[in-house]
Amino acid sequence: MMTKMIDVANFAGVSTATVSRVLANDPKVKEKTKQKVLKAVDELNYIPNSLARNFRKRSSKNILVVVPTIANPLYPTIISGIQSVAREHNYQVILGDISRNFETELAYLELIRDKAADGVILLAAELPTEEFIEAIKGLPVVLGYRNTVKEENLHSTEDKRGENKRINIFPTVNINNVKSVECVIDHLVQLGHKKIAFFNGPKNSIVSIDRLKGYKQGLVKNGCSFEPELIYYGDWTMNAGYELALELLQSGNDPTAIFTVNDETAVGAIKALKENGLRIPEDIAIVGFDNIELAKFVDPPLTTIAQPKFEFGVHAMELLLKVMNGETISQENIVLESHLIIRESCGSKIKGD
Amino acid sequence: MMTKMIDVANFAGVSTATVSRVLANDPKVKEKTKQKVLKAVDELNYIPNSLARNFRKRSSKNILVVVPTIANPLYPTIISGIQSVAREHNYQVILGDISRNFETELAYLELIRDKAADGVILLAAELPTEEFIEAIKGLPVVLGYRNTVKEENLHSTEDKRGENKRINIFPTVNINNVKSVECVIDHLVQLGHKKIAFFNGPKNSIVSIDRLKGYKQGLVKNGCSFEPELIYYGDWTMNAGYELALELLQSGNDPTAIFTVNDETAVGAIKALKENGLRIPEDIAIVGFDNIELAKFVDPPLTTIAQPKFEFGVHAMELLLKVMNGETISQENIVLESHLIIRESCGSKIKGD
DNA sequence: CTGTTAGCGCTTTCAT
DNA sequence: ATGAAAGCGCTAACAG
Repeated sequence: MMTKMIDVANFAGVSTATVSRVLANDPKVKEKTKQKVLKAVDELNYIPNSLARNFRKRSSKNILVVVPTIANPLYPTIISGIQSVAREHNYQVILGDISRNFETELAYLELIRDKAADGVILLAAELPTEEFIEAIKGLPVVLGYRNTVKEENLHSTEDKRGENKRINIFPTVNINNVKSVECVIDHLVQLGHKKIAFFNGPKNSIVSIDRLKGYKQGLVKNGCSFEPELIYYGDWTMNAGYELALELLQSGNDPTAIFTVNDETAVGAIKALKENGLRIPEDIAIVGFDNIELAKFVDPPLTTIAQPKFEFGVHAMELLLKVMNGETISQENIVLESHLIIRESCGSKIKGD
Repeated sequence: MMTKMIDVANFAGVSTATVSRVLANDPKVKEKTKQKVLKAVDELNYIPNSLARNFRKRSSKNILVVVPTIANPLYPTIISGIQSVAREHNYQVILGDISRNFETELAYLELIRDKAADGVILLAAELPTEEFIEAIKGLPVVLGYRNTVKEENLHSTEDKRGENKRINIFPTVNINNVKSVECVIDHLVQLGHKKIAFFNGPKNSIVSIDRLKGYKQGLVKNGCSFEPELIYYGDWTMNAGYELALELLQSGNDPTAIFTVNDETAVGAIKALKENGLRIPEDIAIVGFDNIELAKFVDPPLTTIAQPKFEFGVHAMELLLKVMNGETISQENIVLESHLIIRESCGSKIKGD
């Protein structure tokens, strides 16, 4: 019933080997033979069985993308970027949404071990444990948002040679979180703010750690004092932003500005602030991170850092292609540039004007 | 290097058939043999090659989910639902994001023809063409958001027997769009609104068509006049909502309320309305559809229809499982209930109070 | 209850 | 430039 390669071969009067070559675009086949085969393929409506092909070639043509949660609009855009290059190379994207249960992340690696996926892009950005590093060692993997961290942070029990070893012995793509946040602080200080709260993500996320570093450095650089009680930890959600703002309001700390680790946290915070009678930006300024589509539509429109989401995906997939191709044995680390988008959530004029 | 079944068999002193049976949990194997095999599997660190298995079983264990755009937060939630049951049955979900280019939808069906996917859930909700129907006929497919449409709408050239044929000879899952919108209109009329604009989706979307029907019926039922110039067509995005609201403002039509086809359209409209000095709900009421997470966080919090997104995915996948299992030859149509969530975007009191 | 064996449909040496 | 043929690793008759 299902026509197979041998049928095509018979119809065209050639061998299956030749049909296979034509389909693989082998330049060694004579043009005339090629036409005969193509005609037969067309005539018989032949569609190669990818199950057989994949089995033979030991490749699933699937790549796995693990995200913390697809509910964060950052990831769909990145995935689009990944898809766009994946499709060009005939890969399908399998989605691994771990709903922020990072323990389940490693379970997805099974897909590689059993050949159900040829490579993985891990976008989940928790602090890598030794177990994690051990697990991905040697696998065709690209890490997103996990940048270099010194070994001492890993609490390793054995530091054989005392050298300053770094964990990203894996290919990674990232944005310059530290610098981006410094830009935010620069901007805020320029507007007259000196007391800036930070609604961060979870403590154990590398992104949180890096953005905190940027926050600190930005403050110091601008001669502001760094006050740990101005740092709040959430979980990236609107809800967290809302709760954290409430907490801030209770605290008696009276920052004139808040920097939030992502736009969703900002949206939640804005709601709480407004509900408590604060005007934005007049009473308090706020700036987000990511520049999701919504940022433009909230009231007031959100000043934020735009990171190149689609490109992030493109780069990640291109890197993975290299890795799967064996091209990149050692690490390769891509760092993408972000930039500040100034809207209305911190006022366009110098504070106090 | 990679240990394979024969190695396990040798190690355990049995045949590959037995190993295969143990792995398939065949109850016919003696407990003792089973233990021996399991021990060998463990000892040798054996992981079955799913490529070989899939080839042999003629199944990819992939299911494809085609969405209009993953950027609409509705779909991630549905996909989560799909995943949750897919995973239980050892299926992986392949994501097909067509970025609203509905012409590309059919291209994804290739994945079934070449066995790269065992089944498809099509969530893209354009008006089905005859070509579309022809293309999916006989395939293991479940349609989401495409409900019954009479044949005359299809502009078929031949209506052999004049019978009232319906197109959903395919299994579908849907929500009751018509009734849901009627509820919205009821609510609005109860609040005193008589002139209600409708920011719809694209004309050729079934969802748009159904919601328009609900809008009309709701108006008629409540003794309001249906005015076609109060209907605006967009493309589901915040941007569309924004533009449409601007258009409405220019038009001189002065509705006291707007119903938008989805929450994102509502968010865009709210921005435009506010920018033009209108207060919501005092000057104009607005209600959305979907109840995405954001709905609660916009200012004012959005009254909207909550549809069971996760369950939608669960039902779709369960249906697909049946279809792939050959259980459902004829159609099966699941209709899920939605309900109105009252927040603040149309005021809690009777208009004029 | 277990083993033998014949493929699944394709790709890829190895010959020619 | 093409063909013959040997599998890839597993499952499923079938036989015992």
